[in-house]
Parts: sequence; structure tokens; C-alpha cells
Amino acid sequence: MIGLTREADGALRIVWLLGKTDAVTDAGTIAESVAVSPKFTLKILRQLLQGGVVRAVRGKRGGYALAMQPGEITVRHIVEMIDGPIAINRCQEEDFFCSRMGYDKGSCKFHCLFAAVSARLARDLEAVTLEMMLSEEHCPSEFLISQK
Amino acid sequence: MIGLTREADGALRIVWLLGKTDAVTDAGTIAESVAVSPKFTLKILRQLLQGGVVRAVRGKRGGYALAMQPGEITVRHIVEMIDGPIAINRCQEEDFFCSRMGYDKGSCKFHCLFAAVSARLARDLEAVTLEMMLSEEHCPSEFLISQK
DNA sequence: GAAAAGTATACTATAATGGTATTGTAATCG
DNA sequence: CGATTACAATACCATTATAGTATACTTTTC
Repeated sequence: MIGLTREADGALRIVWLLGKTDAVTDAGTIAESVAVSPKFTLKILRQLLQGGVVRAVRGKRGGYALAMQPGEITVRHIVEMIDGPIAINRCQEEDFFCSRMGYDKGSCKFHCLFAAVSARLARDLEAVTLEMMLSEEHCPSEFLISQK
Repeated sequence: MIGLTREADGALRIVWLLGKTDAVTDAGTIAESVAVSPKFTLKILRQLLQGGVVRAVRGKRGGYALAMQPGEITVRHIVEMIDGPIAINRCQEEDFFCSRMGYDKGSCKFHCLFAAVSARLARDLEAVTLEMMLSEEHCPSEFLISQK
């Protein structure tokens, strides 16, 4: 399987929850709602905090809330914040020189293919905002399908 | 990074090489050509053999050769043979019941989104055959771009 | 100032990937 | 036929990345 980590998955669900409730919610409640352990939830929240997606309220009656508008938050943004750049294979990474078969990045056909596929994937995930995910009516995939 | 394993990456390059030379080639030569260690190359070849993509010739002057036509071999086929089904996240897997937030697969919006994205990714990789990869003229991504 | 709740660092456990060693089998050729 | 070449298969070890936890500390409110 080629996939997201549990952290990224959890981050998406946490952000979704905060968007849905639209209120300051404490970590314990968040953890319970998204079915992730409290400690692991905190770990994810810390990253979302650093990324500026979420804001923290300290002290009694504190917790977390969105720091951005749901329409501004894309799935890609969250995923890359946790898992790093969206890339199908290693030769996409900055410091990796694609030396196999004597080809450099410019002429390696696989690099070329993977770059295209990665770019499309990133575009797909960027096209979906939290706002769309929150709308109860439709499956967000319909947006992607229409893009075909 | 979301990505292919080195095994899948190696498998693609091995298949590409066998398609290019179009001859029985011994594992040692293959390993050297694709810049993967001999033992690891054998490990990959074994999987390609089981998948029927490659055939083995034993004995002196033995080696490996393609068992299918380049036009019949898709990138998706190779990738899934090594890394398993193409799926962006865990809730796509057969036995995984997407219980988070009380939603089942049918109503979980993330499941819905990931299914669509995974499907597109799979389609993209299925659209590219080894034959295309072997043609020297163009970057195979052009096919995908035109599909947009 | 006590308690609730976030902040930060550092650590451990588990799983997946990456890679290797070994032993066995088939085929060719002298 | 038997020595050599090269594939076949299993099982194993090493490394890395993910997943998850523990602990000590700070801020804010009541």
C-alpha cells in the first residue's frame, strides 16, 4: 500500500472535527471524538499548532480551535504538514540524484512519469478544502471526478 | 513522503531493462545495469517471476527475460505486484472497518475522497505501459497531461 | 495558589522495509 | 557424467520509520 501515515490521517480527522464543532475543544475530547489515543492526539495537535492551522487556548477551559478558515485549509496542506512533500518516489526528493542507468533527472523516464503523477496527486488533494469536507451533502470525490 | 518502495522502483527499472535489451540477461548483469545489489535484485526478480512478468532460463547462459509483451505490461501491474494494491490510506483496505467518528465506509467522507484519489492514481499508472516507457522520444507524462 | 489544560523533549516499542546468507536445483558443456 | 554456471527458495538479520508513551514544565483561570 502506498499511503498516508496514521498521523496525517488523524490530523485530517482532527481538523475536520474542529471545523465541525467550531469551538475551543480540549485535547481529551478531541482524542475521544476521533478515536485516537490522547497522547498521540497531542502529538498531532502540536504539529498542527506549529503549522498554524490550529490555535491553542491555555489554562482552565482551554483547548484547541482552528486558526484558519475552513475554505482556506486544503487536504494537501494538512497532509504535507505531517508527512512531508507529496511524491510518489524517492527520485523526486531535492537531494536525490537519479543516477540509475546513467540517467540524470532530466532524462530519466521514470522520474518524468513520477513527477507527473505526483503533481496530479498534489493538485487533487489541494483542490479539496475542509469546507468541502464539512458540507454534508456530497462526497468530495465528485469534485475530482468532474475534473477528469 | 508517500511513495513506492525501493523494491517496486527496482522492479520497474528491471522490467524496463529487460524490455530494452529484449534478450535473456543474467541476474548479475541486471543488477549492475539497474544499480541495485545482486541479492536484492534476485529478490525482486523472484517476485516478478511469480507474477509471470518475467521468465527464467536456468543453467549456463541462463538468466531472465520478459514473459509478456511490453504493450501488455503496465506500471500499475508491476507496482501492485510488489507493493500491493494502490491505496492512499488504510481505510481502503478490505478488512478495515472505518469506524472513526461513528461513520462506516459508505458515509465517511474521507473514505470517499481517498477512494476517488486512489482510483485516479491507479488509472494513471495503468495507462502507462512498458512499451511507452521504452519509446525514446517523449516523456511518458505527456500521456497523463493530455488526459487531464 | 490550586487545578486544568496546553508545551516540549525525549524516550521506547513495533512494524515495515531493505538487504543478506545459505542451501538446493536445473541446465549446459567439456 | 560431473563440474560449472546460474536460477530457486527459504529463512534470516539490520535498519529505518512509524506509532505510541512518559515526564517534567508552563500558562491561565477560578
